[in-house]
Amino acid sequence: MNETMPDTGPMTIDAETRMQGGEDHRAELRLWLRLLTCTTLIESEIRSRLRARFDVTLPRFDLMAQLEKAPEGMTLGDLSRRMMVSAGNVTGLVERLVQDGLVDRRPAPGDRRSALVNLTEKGRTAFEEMAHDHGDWIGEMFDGLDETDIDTLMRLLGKAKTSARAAQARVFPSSTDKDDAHG
Amino acid sequence: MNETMPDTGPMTIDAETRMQGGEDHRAELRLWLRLLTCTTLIESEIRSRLRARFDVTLPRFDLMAQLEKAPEGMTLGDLSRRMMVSAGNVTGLVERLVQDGLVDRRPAPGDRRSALVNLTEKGRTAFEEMAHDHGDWIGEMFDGLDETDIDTLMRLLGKAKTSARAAQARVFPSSTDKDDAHG
DNA sequence: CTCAATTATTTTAAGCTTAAAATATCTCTC
DNA sequence: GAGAGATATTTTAAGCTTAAAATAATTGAG
Repeated sequence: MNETMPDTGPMTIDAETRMQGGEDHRAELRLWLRLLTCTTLIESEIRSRLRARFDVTLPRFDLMAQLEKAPEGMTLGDLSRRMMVSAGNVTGLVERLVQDGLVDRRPAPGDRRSALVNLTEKGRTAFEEMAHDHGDWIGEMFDGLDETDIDTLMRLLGKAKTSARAAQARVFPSSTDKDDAHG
Repeated sequence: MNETMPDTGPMTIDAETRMQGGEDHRAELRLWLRLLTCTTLIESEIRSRLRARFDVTLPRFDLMAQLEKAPEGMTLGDLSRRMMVSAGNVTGLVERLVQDGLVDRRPAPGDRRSALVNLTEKGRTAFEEMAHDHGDWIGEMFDGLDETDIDTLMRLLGKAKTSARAAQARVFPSSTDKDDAHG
């Protein structure tokens, strides 16, 4: 055997992974489309039911869901990060929810740039009612999966999440350690 | 002691884990949130890269991707069903793509209500370049998954899709989506 | 302390998205 | 071959969403 050039199988990966000339990602693309289909399907159905039954939009429901888990309230920045939407988006959503009386906004103690957002009593009551049905609906959507399916999906989607975050971090290296902006 | 009810694990009776009247869909809710996180994460990253490298929006890319698979062209209705977005949405997207010269619109032969949309030569060339990078990016996002992971995810997401469609069909009759097995 | 950089939020402009109503055409039945 | 209902698309109004620029307050280095 010639050992000067050991075949290592799939080419060794270095930090700056470069996509090979002929690599095809057919399987990954199909997976991505299916993931998207599943999400869109469920999201549309939930959106439509929330509107029909409670006359509320999905983004407003999502925002209230975040607040319900934070009895101390959340800043707009917290909401933006948690919901994975832009800060400007949150500004508008909170504005409209304040109008509806479902949420309130008050200055954050100790930081005059910041505001704390909370569910009002009306908001909490409304949310609890919606959340109950919402939970049932999600249960219904996944009715065809058994416990093992769910566990497996949780595990593999966790893996996918980690993988996607790594890809994201590769393009946005957590700077702050470089003086690329030459002052 | 009592062997009529085998212990299946942590079945402690705190007020929250008791199922009285209503079922508990905590596992399904967690799965839904994780599915949503995965999708949002990847979608945001793809959206951002498409904008940065090609100055194109994700919905426009998606529409062009549908057209590329249909050399005979597609009607607006076809596009709406395949992309799982409203008809009015497609009207606007096509309008803007026509403006950009990436797509053309012509009357459908034999049905004066309908229009056929096609990629222009410019559109096809532009799309092929974008699709190449897009494929690499998706490959990168799922880099942490091996072949088995992908197969398993495909299978279980297929099951989830079927389940969600069943739930949807209980209220609405519908069909069509974008990850159906096809050519 | 002082000023530059950072952080929190808002504003702006453009585009996306939906639901519902409106328009136009087609198809089918009698 | 009329008219009823279905289908394809557009329009409208409202709201969602983002990126980028602007505003305001905080932090930290010197």
